[in-house]
Amino acid sequence: MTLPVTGGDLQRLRRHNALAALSALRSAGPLTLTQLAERADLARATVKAAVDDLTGLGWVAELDPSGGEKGRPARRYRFRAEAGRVLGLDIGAHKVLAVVADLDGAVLHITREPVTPEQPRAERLAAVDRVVDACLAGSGTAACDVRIAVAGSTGHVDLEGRVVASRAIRDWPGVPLAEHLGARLRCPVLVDNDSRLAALAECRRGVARDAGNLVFLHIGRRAGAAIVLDGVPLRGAGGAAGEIGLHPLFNLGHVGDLLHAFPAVEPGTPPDAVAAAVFEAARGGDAAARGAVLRYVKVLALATAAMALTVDPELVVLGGGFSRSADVLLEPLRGELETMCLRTPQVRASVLGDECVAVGAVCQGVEHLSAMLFGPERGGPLPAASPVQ
Amino acid sequence: MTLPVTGGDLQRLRRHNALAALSALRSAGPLTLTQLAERADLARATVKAAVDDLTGLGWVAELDPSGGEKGRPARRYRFRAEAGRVLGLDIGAHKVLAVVADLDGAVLHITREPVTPEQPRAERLAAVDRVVDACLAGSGTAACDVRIAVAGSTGHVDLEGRVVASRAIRDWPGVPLAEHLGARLRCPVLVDNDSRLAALAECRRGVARDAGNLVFLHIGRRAGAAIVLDGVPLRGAGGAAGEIGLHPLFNLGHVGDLLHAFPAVEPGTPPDAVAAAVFEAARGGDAAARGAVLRYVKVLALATAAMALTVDPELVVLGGGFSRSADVLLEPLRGELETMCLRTPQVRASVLGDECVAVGAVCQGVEHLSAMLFGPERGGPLPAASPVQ
DNA sequence: CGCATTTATGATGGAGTCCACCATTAAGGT
DNA sequence: ACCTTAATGGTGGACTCCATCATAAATGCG
Repeated sequence: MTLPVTGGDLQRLRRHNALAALSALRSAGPLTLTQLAERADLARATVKAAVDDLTGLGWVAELDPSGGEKGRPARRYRFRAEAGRVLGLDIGAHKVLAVVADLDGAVLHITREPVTPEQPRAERLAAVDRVVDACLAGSGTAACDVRIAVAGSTGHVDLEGRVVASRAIRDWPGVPLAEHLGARLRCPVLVDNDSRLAALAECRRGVARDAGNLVFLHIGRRAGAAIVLDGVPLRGAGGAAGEIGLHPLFNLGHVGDLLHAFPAVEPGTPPDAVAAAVFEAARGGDAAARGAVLRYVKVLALATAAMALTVDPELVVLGGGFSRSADVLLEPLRGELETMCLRTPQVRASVLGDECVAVGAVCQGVEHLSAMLFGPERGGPLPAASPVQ
Repeated sequence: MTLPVTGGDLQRLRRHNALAALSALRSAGPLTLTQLAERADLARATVKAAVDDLTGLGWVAELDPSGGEKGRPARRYRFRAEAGRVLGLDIGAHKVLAVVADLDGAVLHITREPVTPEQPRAERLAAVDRVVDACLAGSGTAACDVRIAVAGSTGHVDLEGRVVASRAIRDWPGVPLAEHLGARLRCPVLVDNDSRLAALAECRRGVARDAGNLVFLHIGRRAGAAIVLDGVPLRGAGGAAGEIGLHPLFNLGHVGDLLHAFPAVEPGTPPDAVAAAVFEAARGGDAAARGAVLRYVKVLALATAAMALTVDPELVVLGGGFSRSADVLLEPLRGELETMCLRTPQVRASVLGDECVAVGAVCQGVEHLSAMLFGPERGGPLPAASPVQ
């Protein structure tokens, strides 16, 4: 409960101050010594020493002098986001997507490859390897410069990153994903649920930047949900948080059937096209289509209300394939929620598109690295940054 | 995202080390200097200085030498839990209960007074005042020694401690509870939802001590729920987390009706007695009673499963008045949950009885004080402890 | 062009803190 | 009575942060 389990050394004080300076540089962009001293509440001499240390380790670089001001130009320092790379992966039923980003999480390169839900495990892993290699090559990244890799997978992923169950992908539960990636990358590898990473992405970079507490709904052929509380994705005791779709009263797995109830689509059409047609018809005012959409939204709203009443979010984000038709869904969903919630959350559509999960993986990776760096006391001194580029 | 926003001073280092020693003393009981030095990873001379500082401020006291060991007897130090008092309050529909505890949260005195749901606000507040005064007097506590007061109230309590809504108590929403208590006590006052505090109590001192993630069900004439995640009560964006009972499909508010469906109780019996009779009959094997209980459990299980699927707890705790009949409820509830959950949580009955909420309030108070003390940088030096007793 | 003004830099000395080491002290065991 | 064990208290050394000062490099004005 109480935080300072261990006392501090003089060296640890110095380390702490260096990290404070680094943290200020990361969050507030390039800064001069004076600005740094103000922000970190330290004397100039102290931050100077800290910045010198950080520069020697490769974490910080000096910038061209600012110029344009009154007096003597101040030296400006910046965080060297290029001192390492982060790999984000989205391993879905229909596509595998890799993103390489720098330590600020700025995307450098994206690679993708289509797959099918029916492909066996080995083929999917081979696709992952190809996508990773291509993305590393495309971004000019050596494998040893990847500091962390985070993969999002459909299904239930436990706290150790094991895929426990997956209905959407054949032959997938039990896949040793972390080991597979770790063998090629020699860096920490995290595996998490894809909806959870998508929710994180929306919270950091998307439509939920102003919200700390949100429910993310992945709607599409498969439904999923994820929750972010106080800016932290909720995993629960076993990584199964957000699996509301399994509740007998909210059978989100049968959305396909609900949409099929709309008669004006000829049989044999693939499910995505059916959905698109129904949404389009509803948009056009077709009564039967509106009815089907409304039935769908009703189920969705019941499940969403259950989650909203449980965790009291300020925002619900609609993501996934169907969120392209959010214009048809948002209003009815708002209306339904209004009738059920104590504090009705806002409802917005996702804005990050199909790279959402991979971007969330990058966010997760960046934050995990930060936690490792800034977290409570690593034994040694500050680690050195790799001099990429 | 990144923690060390501000750098550290030499004085802050010393303060940090003193807090590390204090924290070790609080969590591990009386310790010798050598043990302290080991735990805090500091040199003996350093912890000696820290302990001397803390002794001077009243936070730490020396104990009789341990004796019984081999070599020279070591001086032993302990946290002075008597250096301040914490007040916990449970303001319910039918009773008002006050608890005074020391800084370890050890209960020193309890006072209670019955009230009715229909009493107007002023009368209830008067009862609160009487109970508080009696409890302070009974524990020999001066008002100025109370470091923090925490009150649990039924209804929706927002993050600022305002009672926004309450169906169980007449004339209660909008009551300026924090101001009312603060005027008499001159210390920080927190107000929170009662189920939330009960959940915290079970997590710290009750049947959930081994669990960090739990769902607490308050079952009785009124139903409520609360959630603890990673040891922290979940409040949500507006303090309304856990209000699953408002969901149209889980109408926990109508449990009385469900129980009335059991015919063998003569009309006019008060609801609590009806419930007790039904549970007793079910315990005895009466088929109609078992049916009524089973219908009740079914609704309860649906709501619980929705929360469990949302936050993935490791444990569900049954509290509230009906939990006295937990022997009749636990097994059917387990069975129902089994069929709906991905990872079925354990189900246990509360053990803390009707002081649960007040004890939770004390826990909350103690932890809030700790956070204030150990939290990120208070400007000045360590505050002095009051020399109570 | 030179000077005042503004702002940042770099170096020095002082104060505070932690730590390793040592002689000393106080108990139990033989 | 002596040895072993374990904790205590004190000293000097090393390190860190801070305040202060003289210096350096730019702008703007006469």
